Amino acid sequence: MIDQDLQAYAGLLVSSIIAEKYRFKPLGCSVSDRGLACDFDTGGIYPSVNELQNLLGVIDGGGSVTCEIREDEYLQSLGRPKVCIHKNIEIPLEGELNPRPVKKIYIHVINVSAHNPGPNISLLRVNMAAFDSRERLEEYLKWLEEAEKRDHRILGRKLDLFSFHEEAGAGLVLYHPKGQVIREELIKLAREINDSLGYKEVYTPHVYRSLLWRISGHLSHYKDKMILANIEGDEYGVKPMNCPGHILIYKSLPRSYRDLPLKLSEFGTVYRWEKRGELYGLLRVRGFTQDDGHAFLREDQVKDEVKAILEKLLWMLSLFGFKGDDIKVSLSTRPEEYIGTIDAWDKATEALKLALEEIGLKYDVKEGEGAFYGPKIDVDFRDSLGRWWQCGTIQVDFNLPERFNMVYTDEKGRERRPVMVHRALLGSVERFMAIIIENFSGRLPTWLSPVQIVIIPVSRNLEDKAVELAKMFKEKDIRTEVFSGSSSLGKRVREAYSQAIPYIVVIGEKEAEAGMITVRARGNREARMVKPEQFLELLLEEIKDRKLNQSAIESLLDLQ
RNA sequence: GCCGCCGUAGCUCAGCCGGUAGAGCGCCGCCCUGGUAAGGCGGAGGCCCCGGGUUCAAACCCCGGCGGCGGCUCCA
Repeated sequence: MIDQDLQAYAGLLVSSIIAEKYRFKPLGCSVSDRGLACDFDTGGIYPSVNELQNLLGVIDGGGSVTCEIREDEYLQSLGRPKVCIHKNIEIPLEGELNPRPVKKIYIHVINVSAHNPGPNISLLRVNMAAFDSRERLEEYLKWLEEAEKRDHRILGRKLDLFSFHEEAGAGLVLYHPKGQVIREELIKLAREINDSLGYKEVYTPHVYRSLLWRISGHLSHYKDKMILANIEGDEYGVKPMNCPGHILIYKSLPRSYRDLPLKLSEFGTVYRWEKRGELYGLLRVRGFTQDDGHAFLREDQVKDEVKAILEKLLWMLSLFGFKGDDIKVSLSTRPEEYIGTIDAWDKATEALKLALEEIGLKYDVKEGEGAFYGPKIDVDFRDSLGRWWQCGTIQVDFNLPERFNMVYTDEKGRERRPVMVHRALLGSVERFMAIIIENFSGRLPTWLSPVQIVIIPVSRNLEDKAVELAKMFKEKDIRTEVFSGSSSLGKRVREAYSQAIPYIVVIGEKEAEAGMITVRARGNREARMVKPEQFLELLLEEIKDRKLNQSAIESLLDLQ
């Protein structure tokens, strides 16, 4: 959708115009799949989006911030420029260009922001997207609109899932009953996987003495993100991570090589004091729940553990439709600053590589991008709007076993240090939830839907019948609601659709007489005169298998 | 944290140059007793984010907070 060369041309034009008008020094432009960003050294002056729109062209009648820039002669003679000199202003340009004639460029100014890479440098960044036709521009504006409709913050309110409150504090989520259903379903899934991998679930405190955080190193490396309190002369800190707690459990008993691997998991809610401007809906909060787990292993056990986790992680993502080209796996290796021995790093990295290769996964190696305490594997996936996300992670850790002086006794009675693997499948339940809400536009698969079916009696005297039907579904743990009341049938159907309910069961005189129901699903699909028991059975199967599609309605339609 | 923008009914928003507030949807009630994506009529609902200042008078102007949005940096 975003044309790289075109963006680069637009960068030249915009840079020259802004530089000339404000006497800003252009610092270069960069082009990404999200559009174009041009930086300027401004000396502390910041024009508004409005000012720039006015400067760059005519504002569209429809309220969109678009403008047209006409081709300039100097552009034609550029060749493959790295730097453009226009009216004595030097404009460096990143990336390669394939020049070609451009008649008009349509630019959408997204935003103007400041960027402070250092204490004495303040630069202005103008974010834009450029198009070669009005149609493309309008397409893009529509995509923006579509993305906004899927915004989990908006859907979260509309579907009554969660809320934030000024008096509660920024970045702190309150889950409503329906949001909690989704949360619980995600946790249930992760719990099943953890069980199958041999993880034993634990529960640990939310607050520890700072002594613990000193041992773990958080107090020196992570202090500015921690919530600390002095109570009766002793300092306590709210946990930003679950690992120290799990390590204490490991250390509560002497461990032998026979005890390993020891695997502990926890749905632990952690708190990290993120900076104000970093908060963003459920995607970036100050309190969140991790589907955390730690495996304490002998060195020779790392590969098999990582392999098992990876396989389950990929399976889990496929449940949501993330698979194939929409998955990207990467291995991050030893950075310049690291702890532990090179030998240990090499062994661990080799184990991760082998795990990846034995599964037959393609992966990128990110040289030097590992954490200081160990190498890691990240699994990224792409959602239905084409955005990449990283949730699942598997990290080897040499640091904490050392800091906590963790040991086990090997077969010869010697003390050995275990290797620790941190892993999460969903990552943060909150973030994962936000991603799938946007991915599915709120229309979650049936197993995840807070309300799975709504029963609508056509007339009031069928309300008892509807309640009776609801009872049958509820007894099988189908999340069911009855939409009765004085509003019209059409309105209640509409309401059910706008609440993203997967199945609408309609019961009228005709159905009641025959002991049948009408089943309506997403995409305006409807099966009339269906036996309730038959639908129930198909629905149970759809939910049990965590199907991505609405297999129940599809089977019913196939049968008709 | 930094830069810009914003905060009016449950939600989305209007309210001009200062004269103490409006719409649509939703909610509640009544009517309609219904056949598939908004049936009709009526009603209630507002510390105009908070605190201070200017003014005869502030939703509107100024200052400070809090919260939200778009970016930057960082991250699950």
